[in-house]
Amino acid sequence: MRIEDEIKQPTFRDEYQKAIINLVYTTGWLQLRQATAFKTFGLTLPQFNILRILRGQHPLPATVALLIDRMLDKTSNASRIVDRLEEKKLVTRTVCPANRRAVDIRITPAGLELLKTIEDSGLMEKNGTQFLTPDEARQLNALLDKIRTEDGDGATLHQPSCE
Amino acid sequence: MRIEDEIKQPTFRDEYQKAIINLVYTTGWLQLRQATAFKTFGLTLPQFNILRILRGQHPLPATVALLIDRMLDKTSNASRIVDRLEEKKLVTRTVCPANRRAVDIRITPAGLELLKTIEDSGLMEKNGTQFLTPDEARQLNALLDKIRTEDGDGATLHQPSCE
DNA sequence: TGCAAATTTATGTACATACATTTAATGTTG
DNA sequence: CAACATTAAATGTATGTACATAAATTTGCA
Repeated sequence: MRIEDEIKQPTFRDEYQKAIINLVYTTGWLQLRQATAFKTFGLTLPQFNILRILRGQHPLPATVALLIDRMLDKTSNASRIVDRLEEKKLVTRTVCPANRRAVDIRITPAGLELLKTIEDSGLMEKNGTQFLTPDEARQLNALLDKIRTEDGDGATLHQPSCE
Repeated sequence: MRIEDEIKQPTFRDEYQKAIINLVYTTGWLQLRQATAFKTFGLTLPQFNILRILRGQHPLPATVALLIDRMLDKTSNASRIVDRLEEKKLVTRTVCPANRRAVDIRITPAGLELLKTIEDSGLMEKNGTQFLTPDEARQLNALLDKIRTEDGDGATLHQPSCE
């Protein structure tokens, strides 16, 4: 369904403004669907992502600093997400012996098992991108990368400078 | 910069998984930049969006139900966003005389002036899409619309059914 | 009319985000 | 070594999201 119909706004200033709205709306749509699915396993999306980072380290521990470095959203509060996972016995927290400022965080067997259950459920594949061809997925990746162009100074602009 | 480098993950299962991560990451990147800019005007993104809907209605009032209908995120809590705008004297709330269950919400002159100040600042145009050509913006819109295909039953899939 | 159902908004709770501040441990330097 | 800076994590506060529930009003129908 076209974004115009989804949000009942028949016209946009231009394709650029429409693209912004469409990005925010589509990502929200996608995350809502994923969050709903994860809820049946008692996890939120950030909790799931932290759990996967911890499995990537397993059997080595991770520190909060490492989690922040690997997280998609750097500004979120890893400490409190780990709190929730610890309450559910999916991770453990122990003071790092080598540096008592740091905390070693490890995924538990229960955590590993939960990840496997979720991944075996096929939940992760139902995310909307299955409606794209492989070439379209590549195009989408290229366009998104281009949006995040850093504009230190005058990178090639395609919008008229007057508005 | 490629998403692989942004999040320091050299490989993905496939272009589909990469596209999902890229969507979430790029939208977060975009919203963080926009939110930071709006903060200099004392507004959050949801507050700004509500304010624009109210201007669209002006001088007629809107109800909370209308705001929810027009909002990008239907499940967020319009009541409390209006609370914040009311505290800042950017909107008014009065019980609707015709239906005392409903509440008439109106943008104030200060609210209209703030919107104009923000829009005149050119803040809204610096959102990343200026690095796309008009044709690329159109492509992006088409791809995003395709992701939100409703799969009542077997819409055309492009991923192998086995995994 | 009278009472149940529906509607409209507000409130409560759990979690997350964004950012400032605090606490504790470690490094550094005079 | 003592004073100060730096680092790592936790905590505090304001806001927003997601969802359940409450409160007030209106509607509809027996």
